[in-house]
Amino acid sequence: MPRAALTDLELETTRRRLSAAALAIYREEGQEAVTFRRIAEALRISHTRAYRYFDNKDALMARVRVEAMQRLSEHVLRRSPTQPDILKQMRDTILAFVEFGRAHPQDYLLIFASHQPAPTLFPELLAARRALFDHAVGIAQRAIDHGVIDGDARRFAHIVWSQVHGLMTLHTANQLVHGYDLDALVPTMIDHLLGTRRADDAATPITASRGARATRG
Amino acid sequence: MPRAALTDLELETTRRRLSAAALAIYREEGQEAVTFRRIAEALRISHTRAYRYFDNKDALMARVRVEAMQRLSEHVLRRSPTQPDILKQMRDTILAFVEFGRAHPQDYLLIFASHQPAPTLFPELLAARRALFDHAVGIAQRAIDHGVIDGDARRFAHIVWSQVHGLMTLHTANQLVHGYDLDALVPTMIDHLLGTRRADDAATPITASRGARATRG
DNA sequence: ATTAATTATTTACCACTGTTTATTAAACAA
DNA sequence: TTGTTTAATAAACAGTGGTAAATAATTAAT
Repeated sequence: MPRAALTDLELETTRRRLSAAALAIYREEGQEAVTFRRIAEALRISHTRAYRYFDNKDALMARVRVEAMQRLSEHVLRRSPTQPDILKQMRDTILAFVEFGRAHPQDYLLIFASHQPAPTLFPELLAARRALFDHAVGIAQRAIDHGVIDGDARRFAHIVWSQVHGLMTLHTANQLVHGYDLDALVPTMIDHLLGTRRADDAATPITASRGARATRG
Repeated sequence: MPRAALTDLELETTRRRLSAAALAIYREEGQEAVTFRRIAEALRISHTRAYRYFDNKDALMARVRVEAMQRLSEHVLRRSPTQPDILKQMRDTILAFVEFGRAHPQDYLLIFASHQPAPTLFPELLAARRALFDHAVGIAQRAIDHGVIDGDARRFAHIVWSQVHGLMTLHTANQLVHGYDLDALVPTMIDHLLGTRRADDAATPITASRGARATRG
């Protein structure tokens, strides 16, 4: 008798189409241009239809954000494979993160923009974040085991993460306005984080690590 | 013949009243609650009157942001006076910045939120930023002169700035969700930035500075 | 095929926003 | 008072997120 309700697959398919349209508009015209009416126009549907698939606009944008975070996580994990040279893997990981932010600044902002709700509210978002962060912690632990760095892996990952994120946040928001830009700072930052030095940085050295070699215990 | 036009002082006075009301609402109820009608209600004026004093809402919020940035700058400068112990001054400076963000997270977000326009568009904002940043560069230069750190002062200031800002951004946006919070990370961060070690951190050492002592030239 | 039930979708609204235009009020000089 | 100029307000517009009523579509039993 009754009309068949939407299957989970149908729900998911339409949600994906909605989020994809929202992402496209967001990338091209920014946050304010993303409206239900604009999305509906692109998909040739009525704007109220979206409410059958998302509780509200925030829920839709949360989905777009989750998908962006998943892309970031996959991108970094793919580009930082385990290898004999642990220092190189650390560098690769940081560079992969930086490259994502450079290539997709809008996506980066969407993921981390401060006006977004806390990630703890979205299990999927948290999962994607945790996958990436745990990967970083694993690398740090290996580096510790190899004696490349000292300290607590999780704590070290936090420091690296906040440092890199700080730089990318400033870059994507066009806030690096005091003489150095992303390209000028990334190598310096990596060297400072990992305690390495490169020959071509000698002109403007930047290590504040004076006798910082930790003596454990 | 004509009615007297508003003097610069009158313009400025009303602008200040408008921005103060906007700030109060923003602090108490967040970004979305700040509307011209809400502000007008608080000041018992018509909401269109604001357009006599600001081009549009963005201009008003830009003003609120500038004033917040000025408070941040003044706060840090006041709390990091020059003193014999250059390392202590560096630490005081970082701690002052952190304290501002901790005490006024909304103000911090308003200043640095990524969806805000680039600071280069607002001379007053840029000036307040530059005052703070130049202060940091000056401290770094003194530290270099004293042999406490090596490298280029401006570059070093950028590294410290992005590291501290990264941590504060994560904190204010409730994104520190992987096991450590602000209190747990600030001392570690400072030690890592300045290349110092404190006894009570020995339990979880965190220096990745392996032979990082720079040999200049 | 028809019908009745049930769901999906759309249409018509609502309150609210930033902003513009028309109107009114206020201040001053002749 | 009158005329002129400006400040301030009121009215209105397009557009927003969101809701409720109305319509269309789909199914199973008759």
